[in-house]
Formats: sequence, C-alpha cells, structure tokens
Amino acid sequence: MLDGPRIAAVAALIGDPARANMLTLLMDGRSLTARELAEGGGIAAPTASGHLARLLEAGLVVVRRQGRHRYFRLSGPDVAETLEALMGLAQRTSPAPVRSGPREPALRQARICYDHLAGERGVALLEALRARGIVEGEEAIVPTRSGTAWLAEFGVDVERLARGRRPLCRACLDWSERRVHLGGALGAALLDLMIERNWLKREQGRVLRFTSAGRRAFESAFRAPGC
Amino acid sequence: MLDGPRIAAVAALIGDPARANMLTLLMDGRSLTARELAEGGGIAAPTASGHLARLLEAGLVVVRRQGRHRYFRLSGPDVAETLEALMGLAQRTSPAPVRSGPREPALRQARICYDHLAGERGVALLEALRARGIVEGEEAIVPTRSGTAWLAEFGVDVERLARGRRPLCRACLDWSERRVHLGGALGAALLDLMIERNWLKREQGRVLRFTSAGRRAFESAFRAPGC
DNA sequence: AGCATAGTTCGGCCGTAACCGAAGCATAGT
DNA sequence: ACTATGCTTCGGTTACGGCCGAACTATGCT
Repeated sequence: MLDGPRIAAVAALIGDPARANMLTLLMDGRSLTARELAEGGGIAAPTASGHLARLLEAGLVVVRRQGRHRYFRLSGPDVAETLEALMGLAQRTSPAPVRSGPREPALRQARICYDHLAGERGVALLEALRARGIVEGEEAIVPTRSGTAWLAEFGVDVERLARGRRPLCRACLDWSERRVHLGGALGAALLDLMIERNWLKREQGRVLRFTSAGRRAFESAFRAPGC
Repeated sequence: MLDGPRIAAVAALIGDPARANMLTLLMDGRSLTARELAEGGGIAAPTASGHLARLLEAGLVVVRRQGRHRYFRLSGPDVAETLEALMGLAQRTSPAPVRSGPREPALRQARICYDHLAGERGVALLEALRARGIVEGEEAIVPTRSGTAWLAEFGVDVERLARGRRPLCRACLDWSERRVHLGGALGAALLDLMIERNWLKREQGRVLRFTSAGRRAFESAFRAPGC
C-alpha cells in the first residue's frame, strides 16, 4: 500500500554501520576490493562478503571481476547523492560532531563527490562558470554557446559528452556548503582535467588538495570576467 | 574516524518499515497525531510511541502539544527531500513494483512534496516559469525582475517571502520524473494559492488532483509565452 | 466527580541479522 | 604440481530491537 517499506528496505541497507562505512569509502567513485572494504568497514572478510552480496543484490553497488579480485563501486551518482543527503541530515540534527580533526576542514574545502569536485571549491567553480557565462540555469544547467567554445579551449569536448547516456550537467547539493555544485559528465570531465594537469591531487579518502600552482591556475581560469 | 556511523544512525532510523511508513505519511507536510501515525504505520500505540520518541530525539520530526494531542510533523524540507532521494533509489534499483494500483499514476502526475507541487505537473510548472522568463537559473533559481512583477500580479509577494528564513527557491529533484521542480518558499506559496483557488485539491495521502477548471487555469497561466 | 480518550512506561517474548572461525573454491604465481 | 591469496559458504553464537498487553498518567468532555 504505502511505499514506506520500499524506502525502509534501502534505508535499512544503508543503516548498518559496517555497510555505511563501506559505502562512504566508495563515495569518491573509486572501485575497491572486498578486502579493502572489509578493512575499511572494520569487519572480518566473511562478514563483509555477506554485506556486499546484499548491497549488490539491492543494486546499490556493482562489481567487476578482475583476476582473483572483485572490484566494487557505487552503481551510480544517485547513490552518492543520497548518501550526501543523509549526511546533511545527520549534520543538521545531531548536536555537533565533537571531533573535528584536521581532516574535517580539508574535506569542507575540496573533496570528491563521486567523481566531481565538491566542497567550497566546487561551489566556487560552478559560481565562476555562471559568472563568466559559460553555463547558465539554476536547476537545469546547460553550457552556453560561447561557453562550449571556452570549454573546448580548456580541453572538454562538450559535444561528445552530450552524446553519452549520462546527463551533461547535474546540480548536486553540497552538504557542507548547502549550495549546489556542478556534477554530471561535465563536472566529472573538469575534475579529470584538473587532476591530470596536477592542479590538485587526491589524498586519503575523499580529500582533494590543491597544489600551489594548481590554486593559482584555478583562480586564474575560473576568475569572474570583470575582475 | 569515518562518518559512516553517523549516516548509519539516520538511515537505520528511516530503515524500519513502521517508522518509514510514518515518515512517508508526514511527507505531505501535515501534522498528524501519534494515534494516526500508529494506525498509518500499522502498529500498536505503544510501539508507535517508542518510535516517535526516537524520531524526535534524532530531530527528524518535531512535535507540538495541543490539548491532549501531540501533533508530529517533519522537522524540515530536507527530511522530505532525503526520503524522496531514497525513494528514487528504491525505484531505480528494485526490479519494478508489481503492484501498480490506480494510486500510482495519480501520484506521478501531481503530488505534494512536503509543501510544494511535485510530479509531472510540478516539473512542468518550473519549466513554464523558466520559459516565460519568470525565474531563471539551473541550480540557484531566482525570480527575474519582470517575473517578480508577474508573481505579484498572480498573488505572491516575493519581497516578503525573500525576507523569511527559508530559501526563496529550491531546486528539488523529482524522483518520478528525474528532473527538478520548484521548492522553497516560492514553491510552497504557489501551491497554497492553487489550492486556495480550487485549481486542485488534496486527495488521500500525497495525491493532488486538478479540478477541470483548475487544469485549464493552470495551462493558461503557465503557458509558454510564444504559444 | 466520573468517564472516555490520548499517550507513555514497563515487562517479557520473539525474530532477525550481525558477527566470526573454520573450511571450501577459485585464481595467480612459481 | 604446489603454495599463496582473495573471496565465499557454512554453522553456531549472540545481541539488539521491534512488538504487544497491561497498567499508569494526563487531558478533556459532560
């Protein structure tokens, strides 16, 4: 009758600490082996195996065999987004995380959300793209005509991306900033390029750290037009 | 260390069928009594009492005493949005709901998402507002100057809404349409007006049904400019 | 005052599922 | 062929949490 049970099934799956740990480990879009996930989740291999089987059956993750390893990853960006939403709720409702290690600020500043840039810099990126007229729209973001040219110059073949199955642009709500940043194929492509050019590099977990040259390049590339 | 456990705590809360039922009942933004929620959740009063205490403590719902009743409602739109996100996941990952009663299509067409219009008509509404230049932006939706005037004519005092604490416009992802519709204070105000003018009325649960006059009015009011 | 209704607390039952150790396959390397 | 490693299946233990009936408190109605 109600769709409560269907929601509950997914939520219960995420609602186990070990599984939630494994899923958050995958939130950066990488593929991890069962063993790595077991370790990250703080459980023994057999337990993890059972958990992964359930996540797999529910379609939250997908697997790819390679040799004697099994590489798991999230089945899509929507999974990561749902996790971010839950994180936002936890953030708002729980009094306040007492622990605020050195990792926390770095996470807020720049991190991977599945496969694109999130956090303060992610929001700034989208803001700059808007200000420079490269993309437009609030909810349904699209590149402008001149923006497409600019992106080509930058190294992104928008036409090709647009032909893919994945939406070109997605507005993804940032849980730490509470504003949207750019996801979708374009968001992923931009992050790829930035990493490739050594503007920033992945650190442990989802943290991204700008190189000093990268920070300058980022600011000059995505500077508002008038300034 | 990881934020898995924090996510898990919220998700586990939603992950119980009885609690999920109660939460979905509240997704239309109404306040319901403990008894109504118990009945809706298919559980006895004492059980519901315990569940509600936990939801309350976690901050997912808030309560308001009134006489001998206790009225519960969701603590904010973000809760409803998270539930929608989970619904979207359940939708995508589970093979397909075998049961597709008469309620299902109606729900897809027009429903309440916390306090604004969602479903096919909700997406159409935002699309029309964009096409007519009343609002603009993809992720960060804002009314245009001329749009503000149009809205005033329609009966919405944008200035007043903007002064409130709540964001004026929110892009809310629609789980059935997989596109965004208009939430926030403006979305809520528009739905209020439409209900007040008998364009549509609430049916059981979250279903909204247009009156025949209402459908005509909606289409004429939110028709694309050129057509 | 007395009754009815809304809600909570308590106690005890029960089922599910998380967990691990040990053993069993499968793949890779030598 | 043999050994090492990655992962799964099996079996059995344990604990947590959902559930209700019964008893209790609080509010409202008459």
